Amino acid sequence: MDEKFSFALRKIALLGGINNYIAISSRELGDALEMSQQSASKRILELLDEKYLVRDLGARRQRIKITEKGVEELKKEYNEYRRIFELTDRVTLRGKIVTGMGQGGYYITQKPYMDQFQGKLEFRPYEGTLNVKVAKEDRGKLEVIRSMPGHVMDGFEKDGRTFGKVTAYKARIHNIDCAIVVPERSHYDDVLELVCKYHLRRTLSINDGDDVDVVVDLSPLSPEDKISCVS
Amino acid sequence: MDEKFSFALRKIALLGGINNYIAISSRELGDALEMSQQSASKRILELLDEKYLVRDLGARRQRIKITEKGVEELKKEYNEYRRIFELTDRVTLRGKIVTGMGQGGYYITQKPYMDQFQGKLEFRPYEGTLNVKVAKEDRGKLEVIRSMPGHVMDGFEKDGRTFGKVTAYKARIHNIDCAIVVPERSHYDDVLELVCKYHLRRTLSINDGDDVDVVVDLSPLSPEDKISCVS
DNA sequence: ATTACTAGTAGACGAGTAA
DNA sequence: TTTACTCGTCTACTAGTAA
Repeated sequence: MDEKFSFALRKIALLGGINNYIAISSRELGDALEMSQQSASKRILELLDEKYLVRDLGARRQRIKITEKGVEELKKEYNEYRRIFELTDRVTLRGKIVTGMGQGGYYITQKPYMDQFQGKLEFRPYEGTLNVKVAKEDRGKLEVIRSMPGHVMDGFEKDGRTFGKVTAYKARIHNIDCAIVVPERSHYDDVLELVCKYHLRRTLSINDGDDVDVVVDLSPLSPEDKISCVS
Repeated sequence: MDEKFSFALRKIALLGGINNYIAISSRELGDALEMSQQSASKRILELLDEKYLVRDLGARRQRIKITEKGVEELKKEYNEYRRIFELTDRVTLRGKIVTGMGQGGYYITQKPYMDQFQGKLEFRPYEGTLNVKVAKEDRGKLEVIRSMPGHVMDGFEKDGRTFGKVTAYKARIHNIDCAIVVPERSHYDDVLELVCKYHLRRTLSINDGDDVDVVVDLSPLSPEDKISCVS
């Protein structure tokens, strides 16, 4: 996002424009942004054009609200600051073991993905994933992880079905090397999918409801690795 | 801070320029900022001029590092995002009761302050403050609070000594109304000073080392109140 | 290679003003 | 009152190039 948009959008967010329409004249916004009424009016038009804002142009006062797209952009910036001030190159996520819907496990254990894992993560996963429901207080970290570069597994076609790109991040659970996998079109929920060389439930003797810490490695990838973010 | 500075500084921080000198050419920085080598070079000169950066201009490659002032500016922006995404109008700080150095208590219980409290917070504090050492994980919230508008008590002179402005924020401890007070030139530590109508230690039967939750009210002040931030 | 000057240009801004 | 047009100015950019 252009920095001039980010600046204006942030101020609008601080004025409460994320969840509600706020009544604000272009003069008032101009004052907040330290610019003229004319420029603030233009900025609003540009933000509307970029679909970062929606407007209800009433007779007397306009009312504006930040769109979902606008909120996403602000979150990206927020996550950059979190990377600067909160995170080192290791992030610990606390969660509980759960039984997945089977869906993700089937998806990720397709042979073409598995072959790529072997090349990029130096292990061939055991066929099956371990699902960890991330604790509420750590869910913000998930977004940060998704915005970081990871190991990208290319998508493919099989039986007429499309399997999209998947990003893997090296991790450790109870000191065992593993990886968390994030499909490109992630359903954006709070359940991690872990793959590992071993059958994790058996190896670690863990069951549904057990608390686990997953340490995700976000240190910079070697330059020859393809770099990509999920979001 | 000018938005163009904030944008560049943030990228430099993401490249690791907060704790270390990083070797980066103006071309590389230009690529990161999506601008020309010439503009990036100029931007670096401007940031140096504003004392947001320091530089070690070696023979081959320059090495730059963000100054304390630069980090402060970035933190301000980070705190804006925290206000957008984390905080509602109530912030809970967890901490432990400690015995203050007496210094703050003497300072804040001066009569001219007390008189202003009565007008602005609708209670006259008991003469003495309760000190709460904020838990490590909540210290970031302190900065956010200090950046929010509060009830400003004007400073005064007495016996040749200057007493500066003090900002008060309404709060509650164990469901009792109180306020936290922040001197203008705060020693910026992690100890809250609470004032209350009652003698809090006696009323709540609490002692040094006890854990307490302090709920700070950050909801917008009524317009007739003077508005000011500590930082 | 670098960094950073000068010069020319495009775009952002505010004043004036219409609707 | 509003919002937002046109237009002149001035800033911020890049290209070329020196050191």
